[in-house]
Amino acid sequence: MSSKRILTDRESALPALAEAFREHGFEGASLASLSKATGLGKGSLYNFFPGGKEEMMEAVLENIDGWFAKAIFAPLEHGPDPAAAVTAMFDDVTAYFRSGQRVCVVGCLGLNAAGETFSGKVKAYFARWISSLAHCLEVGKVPPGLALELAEEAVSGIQGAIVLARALGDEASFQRIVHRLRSSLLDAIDRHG
Amino acid sequence: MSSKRILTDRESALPALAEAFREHGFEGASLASLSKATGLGKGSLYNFFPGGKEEMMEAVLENIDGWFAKAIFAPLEHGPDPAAAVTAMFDDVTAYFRSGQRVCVVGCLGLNAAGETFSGKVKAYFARWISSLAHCLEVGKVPPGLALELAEEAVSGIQGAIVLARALGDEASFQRIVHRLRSSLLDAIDRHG
DNA sequence: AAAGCCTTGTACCGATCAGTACAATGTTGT
DNA sequence: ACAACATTGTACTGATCGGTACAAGGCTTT
Repeated sequence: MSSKRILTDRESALPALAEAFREHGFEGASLASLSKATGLGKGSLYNFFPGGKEEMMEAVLENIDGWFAKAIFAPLEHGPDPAAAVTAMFDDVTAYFRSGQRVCVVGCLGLNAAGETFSGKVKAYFARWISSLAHCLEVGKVPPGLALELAEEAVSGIQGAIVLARALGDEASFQRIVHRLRSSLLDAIDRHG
Repeated sequence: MSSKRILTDRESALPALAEAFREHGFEGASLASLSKATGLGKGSLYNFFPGGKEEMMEAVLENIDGWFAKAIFAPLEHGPDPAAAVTAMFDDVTAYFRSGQRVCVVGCLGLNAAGETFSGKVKAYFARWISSLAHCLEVGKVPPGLALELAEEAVSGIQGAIVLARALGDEASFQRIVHRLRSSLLDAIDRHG
């Protein structure tokens, strides 16, 4: 049973780690703060993540990617109703980012030099998001070229909404922007479907 | 003349400081790296910026704000031709952010806890950008409510384009997104003017 | 030249950084 | 109960952090 226990405890520390990285960034999150956030001592942290901060962030990224794959990408790629999948995506994303009060760890990693180590995963995350959304739009009869552009615009728009809402401290602006993005995609599906 | 020299040297260090903060973030930029970036020793830096890193960032923010006020906000607020002002804004912004290869210092500050000290200036920067763009659209006969929404969407969209382009390492995606945003604003002016 | 101020490099401060070592304490399997 | 192993807290490392002190040098003004 021991191998299972290890995985469980390691996994259960990820949400707290993610929250700490989210709020302070990769460089800004010290081991002391990570220890306090998780409730685990330094010894425990290095027991579960021998690679240190880098391995912790790697695990957090995989965890986030897993959540998105299940909750966002899969419905977009395999859902029967494109319009419903798009609507669900925006709802889930709004809840996940708490209307922009919660920052996108992946997006932030790409912004400064400290995150260059993870550039591969950052790139893959956004590429998959865009391609699965574009695929969904294509299922909704939107022409491939336009679908890709709209998907790119939507994913980019969500990231921008997070930046703006955080800067202004205003959840309403996030919701207005996301609402417009959703309408734009649904209109395209309506128009071509 | 001495007072003029002080201002000059302090001012001339700002671009290098801005670049360092841009690349490493506020927390990630160490005094050693700031010293190397500016070519000034620690003694000189603290001579020009007695308040340390915080005062340096404050000066960088004021410098950025001054540049935007002159190059972006003023034409939007006082330019005679709204469509031309909007076009110029997107061109200048694309050049300034190097098609997303260069990060927005102000936007990044709002994202993590380290930048909370500057939240007032961050908020003011985005608020003014949105309001001056909205005013420009209103001059172009776009109804006030719609003008504000479109302005919000454009500013947010630019920030998102930076995040996405940096993450993907793809300048083309920045240009595609910004092109769409520009068309959206120009269409609105055409439609109502 | 001499006095005064500006500028700069260097040495130093305590605090904190990421990471390691390891002994003490579980916990599990037999 | 006992042995093997997983987990944890604590103490430590050298490096680097932001910031200070200050003396040496340069420039300007008289």
